[in-house]
Amino acid sequence: MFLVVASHPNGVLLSAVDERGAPVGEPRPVPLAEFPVEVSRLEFGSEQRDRPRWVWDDTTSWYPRLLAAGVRVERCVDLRLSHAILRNSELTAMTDLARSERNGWDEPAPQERVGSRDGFRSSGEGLFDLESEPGAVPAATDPVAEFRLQRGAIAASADPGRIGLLLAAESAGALVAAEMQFAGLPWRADLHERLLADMLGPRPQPGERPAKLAAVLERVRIALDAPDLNPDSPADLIKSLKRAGLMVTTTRSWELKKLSHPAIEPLLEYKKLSRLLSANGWHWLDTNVHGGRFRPDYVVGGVVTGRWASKGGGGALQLPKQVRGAVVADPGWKLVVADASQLEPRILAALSGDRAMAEAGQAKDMYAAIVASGAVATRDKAKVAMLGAMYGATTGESGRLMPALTKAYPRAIGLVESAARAGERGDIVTTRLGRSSPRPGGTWGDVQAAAYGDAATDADASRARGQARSWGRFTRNFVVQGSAAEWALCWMATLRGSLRELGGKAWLTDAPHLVFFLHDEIVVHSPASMTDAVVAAIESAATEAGRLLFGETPVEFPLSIAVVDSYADAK
DNA sequence: GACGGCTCCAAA
DNA sequence: AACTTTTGGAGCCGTC
Repeated sequence: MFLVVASHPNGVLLSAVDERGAPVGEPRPVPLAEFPVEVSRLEFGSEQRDRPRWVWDDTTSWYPRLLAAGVRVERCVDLRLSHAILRNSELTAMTDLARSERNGWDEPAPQERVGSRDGFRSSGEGLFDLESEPGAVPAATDPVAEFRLQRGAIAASADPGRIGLLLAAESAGALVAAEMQFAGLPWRADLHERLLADMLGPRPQPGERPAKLAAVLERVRIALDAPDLNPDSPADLIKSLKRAGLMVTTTRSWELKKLSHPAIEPLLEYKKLSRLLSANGWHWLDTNVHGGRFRPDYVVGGVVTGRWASKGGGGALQLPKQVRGAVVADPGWKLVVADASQLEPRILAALSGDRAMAEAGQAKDMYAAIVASGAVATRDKAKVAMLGAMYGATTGESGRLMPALTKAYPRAIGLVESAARAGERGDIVTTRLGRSSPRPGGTWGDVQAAAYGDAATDADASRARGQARSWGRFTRNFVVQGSAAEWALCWMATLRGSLRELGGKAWLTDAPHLVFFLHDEIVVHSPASMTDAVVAAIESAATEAGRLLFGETPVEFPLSIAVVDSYADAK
């Protein structure tokens, strides 16, 4: 049974529908204040198979409030995320949904307001009133009608099983994202402060440089004889370096490292400290860590490939190793940190069905197995060659290794090569479960057409070629990165279910729960007494993810798992 | 003063 | 040793 949730003048309208979206009985209004209680009643009063699947426009609009009221749901359908996939997927290209005019469902989700960082809506009575701001959001479209359209598209698709799994995983991901934001990543502000003090000196007055940063800058200025140097201005820095006899055209750290001059060592130190200050300094700490928790805004499906993005919160995409020491489990709790080893090459092996590569993909260390098979000479070469295959490198060592890799793994390399060719033609490519790449936009077609026109110059042709190859590198990577993102979603969605069972009747944050996710890595915050069970759940979820995506495949998806107090101690 | 482009660095 | 993918964010700097 599906229960469609919609805003209603007097609260919420609940419409029961069947798996095709056909109404079952009359829609039922529920006063806003009673909505969480009603959800709770239906979730907990039912056997698992009778629990409703909640259908709503955006998980971000409904679920944080439910969590704040102490209510979790087991399953949902996020209509907007699903719509985006169905709109673009090659598997549903011929359906009514994909052929319909663009509408409100193609618009981005309404922005969260003040306070979203804490998983709460800003105002008390305006709980679900996002659409009430005139002009802020396109006219609300009937979620029941949209659900019916989506179910029709799935049923009519070339592979309902794959696309259905993808939509289920995407929606489960939306629940996980809301729950992780609600729970937050344990963050010890005191340890973070200590780390900053050690590296930068005491917290400075606003507008002042921290003492250690100022000191190291002074050494740079003396070494370059440039008392007024602004080290944050690349132009100014290059000018001063040139005056000191260093012929540089860029101020990138790895370029500067090659130089030998008394100014270089303090300059690199300045860059490192300056980065720490601006990215994860006191200001970041003050704005992003509250009550011992860091709560990034995860944006499910925020990346074209299906990876998650993050917004505000300083960006969760990079928690530099430097500050991970501040991520510490609560007393009596542990962090269980797990990451999928060499995920993308394994995905490629399973995706392509290349027997030789799949055999290498059975090993704990896939790169070592590639060496053992005789394809390349060293582990470093194996790694660089695989990365080159997935990213489309043409030059350097990586480019030189491609022929050997192609010889050893013709089907696997054939898969990424054909994805690249598709992109160069302007065609779309599709992941394992059915997420398709966008078509090249903007002036792409014009530039390509210009190269074939009568008036085409060499410059036109070379510009078109470069642009086509660039898009080909994107589509090449899309199939692997996107399929890996699907594996990770299935892994996490499965794990979420196992952790719910482990927790029994305990509330989300009183039992093992997910607190962080980044592409191929997860962190679970768990009572110390339960970590063995958590580790087992994480491992079996990884096996299940492989099975869901690929069925029977020889490829293994091994994890490296650490049970630690501090994130800094993982790997 | 706002805004966009650019450079640099961080993550996978 | 460099070099290819997807991102977010800070700061600088020129333009409007």
